Amino acid sequence: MGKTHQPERAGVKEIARRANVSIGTVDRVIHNRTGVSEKTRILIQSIIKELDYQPNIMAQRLASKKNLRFTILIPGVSAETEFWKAPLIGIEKAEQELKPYGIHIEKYFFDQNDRKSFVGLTKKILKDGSDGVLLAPSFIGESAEFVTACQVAKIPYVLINSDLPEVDSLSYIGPDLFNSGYLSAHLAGYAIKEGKVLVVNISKDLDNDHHLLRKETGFNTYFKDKGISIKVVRADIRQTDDVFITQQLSAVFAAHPDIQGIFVTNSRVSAVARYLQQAEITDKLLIGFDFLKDNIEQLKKGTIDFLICQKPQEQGYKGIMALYQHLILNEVIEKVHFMPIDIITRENYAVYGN
Amino acid sequence: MGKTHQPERAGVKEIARRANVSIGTVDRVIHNRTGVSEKTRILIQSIIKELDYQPNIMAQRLASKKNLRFTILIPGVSAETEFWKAPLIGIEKAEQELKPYGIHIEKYFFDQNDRKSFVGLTKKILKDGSDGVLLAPSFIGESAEFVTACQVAKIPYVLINSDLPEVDSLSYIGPDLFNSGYLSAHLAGYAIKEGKVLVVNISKDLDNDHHLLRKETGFNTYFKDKGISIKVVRADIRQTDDVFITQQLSAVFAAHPDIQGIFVTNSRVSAVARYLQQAEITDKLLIGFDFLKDNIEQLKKGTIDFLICQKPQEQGYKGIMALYQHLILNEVIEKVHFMPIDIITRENYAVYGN
DNA sequence: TATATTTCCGTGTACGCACACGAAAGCGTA
DNA sequence: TACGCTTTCGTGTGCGTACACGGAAATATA
Repeated sequence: MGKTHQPERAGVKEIARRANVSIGTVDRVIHNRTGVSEKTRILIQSIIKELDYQPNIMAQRLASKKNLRFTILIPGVSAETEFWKAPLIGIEKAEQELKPYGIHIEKYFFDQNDRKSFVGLTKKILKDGSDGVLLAPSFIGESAEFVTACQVAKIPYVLINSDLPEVDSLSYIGPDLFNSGYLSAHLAGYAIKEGKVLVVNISKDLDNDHHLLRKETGFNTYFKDKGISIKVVRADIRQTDDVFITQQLSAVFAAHPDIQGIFVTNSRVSAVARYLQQAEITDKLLIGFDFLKDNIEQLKKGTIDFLICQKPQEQGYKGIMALYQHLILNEVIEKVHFMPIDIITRENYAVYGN
Repeated sequence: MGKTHQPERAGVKEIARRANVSIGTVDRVIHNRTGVSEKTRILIQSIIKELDYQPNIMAQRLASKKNLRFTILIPGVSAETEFWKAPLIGIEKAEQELKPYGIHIEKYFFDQNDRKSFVGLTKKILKDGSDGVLLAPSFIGESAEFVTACQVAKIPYVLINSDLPEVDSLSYIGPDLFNSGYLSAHLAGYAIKEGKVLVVNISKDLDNDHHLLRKETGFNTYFKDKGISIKVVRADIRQTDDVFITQQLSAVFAAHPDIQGIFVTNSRVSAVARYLQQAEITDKLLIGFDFLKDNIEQLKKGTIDFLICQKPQEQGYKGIMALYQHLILNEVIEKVHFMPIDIITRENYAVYGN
């Protein structure tokens, strides 16, 4: 049992035999190198096509000592940017898988509050060279410049988490922001039949955070589309510490006592949850983003009702894999890859990501 | 760029050098074959551990011509059992990936309404032999017998979609039924604040469908846990044609005009949706299971509000991969692998499975 | 015609491992 | 001592491919 013979895929040897040449010549054709007459080249190519020859990945990787260097440039992980822990884990998973294929990953982390740190690293990457880049283009202008330089240097690059308009990236892998907001509104619509809904944006650099805006637009559009009479109140909070947030929210709730639910447009939802808890406000629907430790804590307690999550780990994983598939396997990569929009509740968070 | 040398993982050669033996001897130790003195065996093993030696998968697979035959036994796909299309796709994806590693999959499909077809196929599998089995144990008794026989024949097996109590499977990969019901109740609880909720079981073989019961239990438990005063009405429908379903539901709605929402415990939710549509009943919350074509149609229309889905494709994929990891990579497989519980709505179905 | 240059192609080795084969050493027996 | 058997281990070959090297033939140059 279990000794059946493989369906005898033909290899270079067989091709060489049929073409009456040596395997060396076949090899030259396969890697379209020079040194083969046009006649034999065409002959061999036709045989390759006829036999539907596919190289043995094993032997190929074994024999070639070609190593590739991928480079990633994403925000560093801090309390402020815990989100980026997940993509990094995905990247490291891909790294593990691809290590035996001779692929190495150089990791650079920039400070999301410091454009210069970003630019400095892009310069370094261009100087050192790279075979493929994975980029989180937080700073739009600077990122555009960088990818243009990559283009010139013929380095393929993949964007994750945010897209860059009108650039020729190998692929964009990230969230569908609009729909995640739209979906949140749909969920809110089930629980809230009257009164108001509060949309909360919490960010130090609010004006540059197109993420939040897209989600908010999606959220508002739902109510517009459905002709629902719920009023949407908005609160922009430009500091991320609990004290400031508490202060701002108190004011909003004082002004709008009939708020029935809250939609936080990013992962800072746990701060809002803490406010509600401390202010002993219960029975308010609370929806926010991202599978972070604090958020899950509040989800378990029931303070947060729904977390919308877009598989941040897979963003990193798939980003690296896209480079691999393009550069090693010569596969065609889809230009835009939206991540699924996952709804996390108390009941399913434990199996999320299984 | 891109020609850096691999971090020089040590191979058999290096181990042999350090142990002052030939690679042949090292090889014997690695595959714990006979023909090595106890002394050198221990020496070599210690060096292996010290160097954290990991064989080069490429070279390993290349040099060994060992082929494996996996066998799957799952329900055939029909209009009645469209669900099983997805696991099969996952299995075929795994098959594609593993083909270059010399793994072949023999596929057997039984009729879910015919115990004999199942038993017949199990006999055939045992007669033909196999290196690993993937089983959907729809018929509990017969499946238990089969896996016992596998045990005796030392064939590892993986169960998908339903578990079998007290058997020594390599792994169970499938849904967490109870929590999917519990989650559904939670969702229903948002929209329904008074009146009744209807639980609908639709199955020809209802008494043997432990799936439905588990989900229903989860559903009921939620309301019990939360002390919610919503009353749960139950309808068991033992025929699957639309006419019969319509008839039964009409009776239920006549008896309970204050039903606010419906929970269908399996994928037949689209039939209920069609009933609601035809009876022009709107504004009833409708929750059901599975990413099937008909269900998605109704989801798009808004008749169905939520579909609970447990990545059926991945169940097949991961099942095969578990066999591979166990037999080829000698990895340890987790005994129970619950699939994530996904919530599908109009907004996110399009990106589901990305 | 002899020699240099180019074009084309075959040979050999290496990649890391599996495994068959046979050599050498140790042991006992006649 | 001679012989055979067992235990222990080294050598060699092959898996399918990549690539360096060098040889032969074709062409150009003197």
